[in-house]
Amino acid sequence: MFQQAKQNRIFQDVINQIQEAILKGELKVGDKLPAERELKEIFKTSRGTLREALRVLEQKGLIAIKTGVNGGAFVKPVTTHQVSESLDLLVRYQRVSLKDLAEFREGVEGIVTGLAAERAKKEDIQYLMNLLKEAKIHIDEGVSHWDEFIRVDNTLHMAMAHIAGNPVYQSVLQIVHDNINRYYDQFLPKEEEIMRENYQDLCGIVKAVEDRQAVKSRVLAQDHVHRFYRFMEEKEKRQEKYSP
Amino acid sequence: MFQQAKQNRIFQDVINQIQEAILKGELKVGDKLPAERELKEIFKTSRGTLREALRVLEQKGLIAIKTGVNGGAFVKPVTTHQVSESLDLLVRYQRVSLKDLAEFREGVEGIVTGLAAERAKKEDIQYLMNLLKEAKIHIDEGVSHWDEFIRVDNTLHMAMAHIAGNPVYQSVLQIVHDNINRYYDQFLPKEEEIMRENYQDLCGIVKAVEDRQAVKSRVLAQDHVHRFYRFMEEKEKRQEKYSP
DNA sequence: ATGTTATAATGGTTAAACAATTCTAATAAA
DNA sequence: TTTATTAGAATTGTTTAACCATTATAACAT
Repeated sequence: MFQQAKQNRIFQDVINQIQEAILKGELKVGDKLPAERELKEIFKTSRGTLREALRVLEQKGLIAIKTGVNGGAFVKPVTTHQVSESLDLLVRYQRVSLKDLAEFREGVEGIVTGLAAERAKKEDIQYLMNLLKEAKIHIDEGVSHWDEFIRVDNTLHMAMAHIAGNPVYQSVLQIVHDNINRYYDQFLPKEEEIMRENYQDLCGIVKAVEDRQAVKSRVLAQDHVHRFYRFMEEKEKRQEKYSP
Repeated sequence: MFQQAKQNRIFQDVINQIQEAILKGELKVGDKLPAERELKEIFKTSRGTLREALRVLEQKGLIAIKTGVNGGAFVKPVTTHQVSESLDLLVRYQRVSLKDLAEFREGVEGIVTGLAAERAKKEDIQYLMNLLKEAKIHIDEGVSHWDEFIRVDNTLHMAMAHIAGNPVYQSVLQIVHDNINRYYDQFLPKEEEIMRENYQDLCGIVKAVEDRQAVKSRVLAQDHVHRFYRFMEEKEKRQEKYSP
């Protein structure tokens, strides 16, 4: 019920103060914090304690530290990187499975594509068309262009999130992609047939978005993601069967 | 294309070594690392540098540090907490709007409730029923039990995520709730009428889940969340109008 | 102009000590 | 005997002061 009341550790207090200053905007992206030897005076603490605080802020992705003249701690723009890293840790610690991640992606990708269908402007559709053209080129090159095809596929999905225009969806989808791509390398069989099928999926999705068919877009996007997951699941089983 | 090659910082090497030992299972949950003064000898470094490494590992959620006799650094079970914290930071840093957050919640809540409808067991339904009973009690007490009602509402939504059985959805929804509750206090008008309407929503949702109607569950849950958002939006406008 | 070097500012590391916390066991009191 | 108190030791938390490593800049040389 109650939280531990004490706040004994000095470095934690320093972390809190600097973090709040950044979140409140008192320290803006690119701003340089005072040098360690100055901060030490400001917080009335020792350099060691201060450095423990800076290490944590660096780990949180709030600051970057450079050595040398004109070096120091600089406020960083916050990105999805830290979330991805902690999610990666969860996956590697086996607290989150491929199945969980793929199911989550399926849901989010569906919503995002549905929203994109409602909100796409002419130039958005044009951009999607161009991505499809690019994908087609890679398919015609065969499996040697597998990686490029996957890259275009990802770009297209992220474009949907951008069209949907909600930064929360954009960030979350970015994080899921970053993490799930590691599985692709491991489990997704690199076959031309799969490239072609997925290209057909993408064409259908873009068509539905163009026609402003939100529900159809959502369902197609979900099926598309789900198919990727099934391929991986099958390959995983084959690998277990033949090389245990 | 290429990553920076150098690896100058000693503390980073210490972090990597300990983290790998934990992820490989060489250090198991609950295990105690050697005392700082021993680790210092093992890694042939100074205590200050070593402590910077321990601070980062603590921040990552991999270890917990206790003072006193029998204290030290203990390997922690990895939870979704770190993902939540970093995602929370991302949301706060980007100053995500209420609209974006509410829209995201609408989508996720819909999916989760749909999945719950497909997967709920008898005892899950029973638990949801009990929550509804509890909510009813608070409603009959009127707006004085507003906070308790909101708490039950949140519990019910989190229960859906639990029933859906996917830890990713659970974490994400938890974070959204934590963040959106800040807005509730500020913008949601505390009226008995709203309590009653939302109670009716919840009853409808639980009924749909009980009947295994996934699509209906999803739509009802989305509408429910959307109504909350509309209330807040209206109050926000009124506040702008009368006290600018 | 261009290349080299010295300088100084800054983070990175080390060492040794003392403070604060907390478990354990010895001791005292009931 | 049981319970309360106290002393001790192990451990993290903090401080201080010095030195090392990196790097931008300015002075200097070519």
